[in-house]
Order: sequence, then structure tokens, then C-alpha cells
Amino acid sequence: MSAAATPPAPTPKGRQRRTALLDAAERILTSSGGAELTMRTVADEAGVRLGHLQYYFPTRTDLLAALLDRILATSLERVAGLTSTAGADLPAVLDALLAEQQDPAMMRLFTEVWAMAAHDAAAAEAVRGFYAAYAAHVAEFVIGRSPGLAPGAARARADVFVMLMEGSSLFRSGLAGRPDPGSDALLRHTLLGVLGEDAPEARGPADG
Amino acid sequence: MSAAATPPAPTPKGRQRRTALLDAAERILTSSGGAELTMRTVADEAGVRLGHLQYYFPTRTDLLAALLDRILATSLERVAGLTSTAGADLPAVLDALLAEQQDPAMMRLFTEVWAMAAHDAAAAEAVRGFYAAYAAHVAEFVIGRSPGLAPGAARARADVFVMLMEGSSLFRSGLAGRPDPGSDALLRHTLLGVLGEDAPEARGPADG
DNA sequence: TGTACATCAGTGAACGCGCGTTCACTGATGTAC
DNA sequence: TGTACATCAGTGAACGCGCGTTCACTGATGTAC
Repeated sequence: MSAAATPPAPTPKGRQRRTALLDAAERILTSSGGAELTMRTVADEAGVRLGHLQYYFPTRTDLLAALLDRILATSLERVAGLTSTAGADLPAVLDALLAEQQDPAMMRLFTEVWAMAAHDAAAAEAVRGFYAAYAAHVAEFVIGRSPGLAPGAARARADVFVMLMEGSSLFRSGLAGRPDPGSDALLRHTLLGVLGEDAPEARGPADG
Repeated sequence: MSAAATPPAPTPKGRQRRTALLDAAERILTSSGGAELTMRTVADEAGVRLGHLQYYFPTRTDLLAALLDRILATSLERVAGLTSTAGADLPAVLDALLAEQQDPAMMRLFTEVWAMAAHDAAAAEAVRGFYAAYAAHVAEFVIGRSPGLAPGAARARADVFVMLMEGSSLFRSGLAGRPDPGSDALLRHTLLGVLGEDAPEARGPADG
């Protein structure tokens, strides 16, 4: 899916318009879902005519590909920004990552991304690339804090960390479950444990 | 979304036809996605005329609601069957649960379910009910193996277990990542730890 | 500085198509007497 | 056992609509000389 849409004009104005059009598409994807994301609704949302949207994105496929790329790139930048500060306060980094999960808009975006990936090979490849890079950032972060750890072990920890993060987003966003303080505490404890960090308590705060 | 579609005929034949129609709809959802699930494609897949499909499911909304209910009910039955055997070999139960994740069809089904829930309040309620019941089964399982554990603690463990299971399905199915033996080992280790079971090794098999 | 021209940015109308839904209809099956 | 009738099961045609896409077009902006 990457590099599917060739922008007709790499001028400053062209880039700006392109961004505005993708903003509109993202708003629609977030608020209404993929089924409502049509060339017409996006054009309306952006305040341009249908034909003009097609000047930048000739087909709907081009638009979706560009939107997917941008969503994944933006998310990856955020992760990279957070994990690049190796010496940072780990619980604070965790808080920042978890805080994003509670945004229902972000959650809706990712359910759409997963659904796209489930039925489109090119989208799936883009999504796998995203998670590979995400996990690589986390692995680097882990190694930065535990030098000498085998690369394979760091990789495994990063993978499981990402799995748990993605799974928990379903619940913390309210989409598939309801946030719960006790579960959240154990979630944080488990995430720290996976990263190889010892948590304050031995097991879990809610244990009796 | 539950109880939206009133079946016009609860006769044996009617129930059978209804099931066949939902089977067809599920095949389409799995193979092509929600966007391709139209009244016509479902009727074709089931080998009936459009008007006949509408005899059982007057509107597309009715069809989707019934399909969602059935998908969730079926999944819940499977979970209940596995977790009801409290004395069973835990790694075997874990294997069975994890094996299902590798089925891409099941994964596609759930990405569609999540996407539905993200944009439809009734669907979201059904999905939350499903996960609440799923976690309740796991919590009961945990208490069965660790009597005396506080209910809140069991609940938290079940929640985190389900979070990690759902997150890992994204990767083990190949949709969002690629299955990896080292990560799988740590995943199992972490899942057991969350359930309160001590794993064979102290930390993780891939650690050095 | 002015002019010619290419390219960029944006418009508007039309196309064929598949969609969900409506509705009148026919044949099969059950049921009351 | 036979008949009348209601209900169940299934058909077929048509509707209006929104969709992605095509295309000819106009105005704005840059650039070469």
C-alpha cells in the first residue's frame, strides 16, 4: 500500500492541501468509520469539490493508502519520541503510552487499520512494518536499560510488551471493556515485568 | 444490537435456513470483509434470492446484529468449554486458546467485530458483554486453581490475561506481526504468571 | 518590464453500477373442522 | 379422508440513491526569453 499515490505536485501549497485532505479523511474515519469514508464525504469535510480531491488522490485506494501510511508514521514517531529517552522515568513513559490508549478516536483509527490489514495484503504489509519498527524501538529501549541482555531476549520482551499494549488498548479505550483500577495496576505491573523491571510490589497490588 | 432481528418463523426449517444464511454471511465477512457483506453477496453465497434473504433478515442491520451475536456467542462457548475444566492441564488449555489465534479467519472476524463496535453503540455494548463474560470465566478458572484469592485480584488477573490474549492474537495470526518462537515462549510464560501460576523457568526462556 | 506558454489548482457535469429497500406475487406446508 | 384457509417459504421486478470514476473545462501561478 505504501507509495501507491504519487502526489501530482510537491509544491508547498500542494503539500499543504494534501495534508488538509488527509486531515479531513482521518476525521471521517475516526468519527464514522471506513464505510462512510467516501470520496464525496471527504471532499465535503475538506470543503473542496469532488474533482479537486481527485486531483490529489485520483482513486479511493490512493487516498486510503496515503491515509494508512500517515497514521502509522505518526504513531511510530510518537513511540520513537517516548522510547528514545532511555534514561527517562520508566513509569512516566508507561503513563504516556497508556494515556494515549484512552483516546477513543485513536482506538477507532486502529480498529480500522486492523480491519484494512485483515483484507488487504498491501495494508497488512504496512501494518506489520509498523509493529516491527514499534517493537524494535522498545527492544532498543530495553537494551538501553539492561545492557548485556541478549538481543533475542530483548526482542521477545519488546514483542510481548507490544502485544499487551495493543490488547489493553481495546479495554482501556472502553471499546471492548471497561477500564478498571485493579486491572490497570496489574497491567502496569505486568508491563514492567515484561520489560525486565522490578515493580514495587512482589506480585500485584490487588492480591490478597 | 442484540435481539434486533425477530425471526419470522421459529420452525425447525426456519431455524435451519437462518443458520445457513448466517453461515454464508460469516464466510463473506471472513473472506472479504464488512464492506463486501451486502444483502446480494450474502444471498448469492447462500444460494437464495435477495428477497428470500430479506424474509429472514428484513434489513442489513438485522443481519449484522444477528451475525455479531452469533460470533460472540460461539466464541464464548468455546472459552467456557475450555475454562470449565478447572483441574485440566493448564498448559494444554493455554495451547488450545493460543491455537485458535493462529486461524486468520478468526482474526478477520474479530477485526470486523472491533470495527463494528468502534462505530456502533449497540455493537459496542454486545462486545463489552462478551469480554466481561470471557473475563468472568477466566476469573472463575483462576479462583478454582487458587482458592482463597480475593475476587478483585482474580478479576484483575483475568482482565490482564484477556488483554494479553487479544493483543497477541494480532501478532500470532500474522495480521499485525509475524509469529516468533522466542516471543511465544515469553508470551506463555507471562500468561501463566498473570494467572498466578509459576512457570518452569524463573524469568523467560530466551534470557541470557 | 512585458509577453507567451506550460504547468498547477480547482470546477462541474455526467456515466454506469451496485446498493438497501419496497412490494406484489406464487407455491408449499400446516391446521381446523 | 377431504376440503378450506391461514401461514410459511421463496420469487422477481422495480425504486431511488450514493458510489467511484471519467473527462472536458477554467482560472491561477510560475517560468523562459
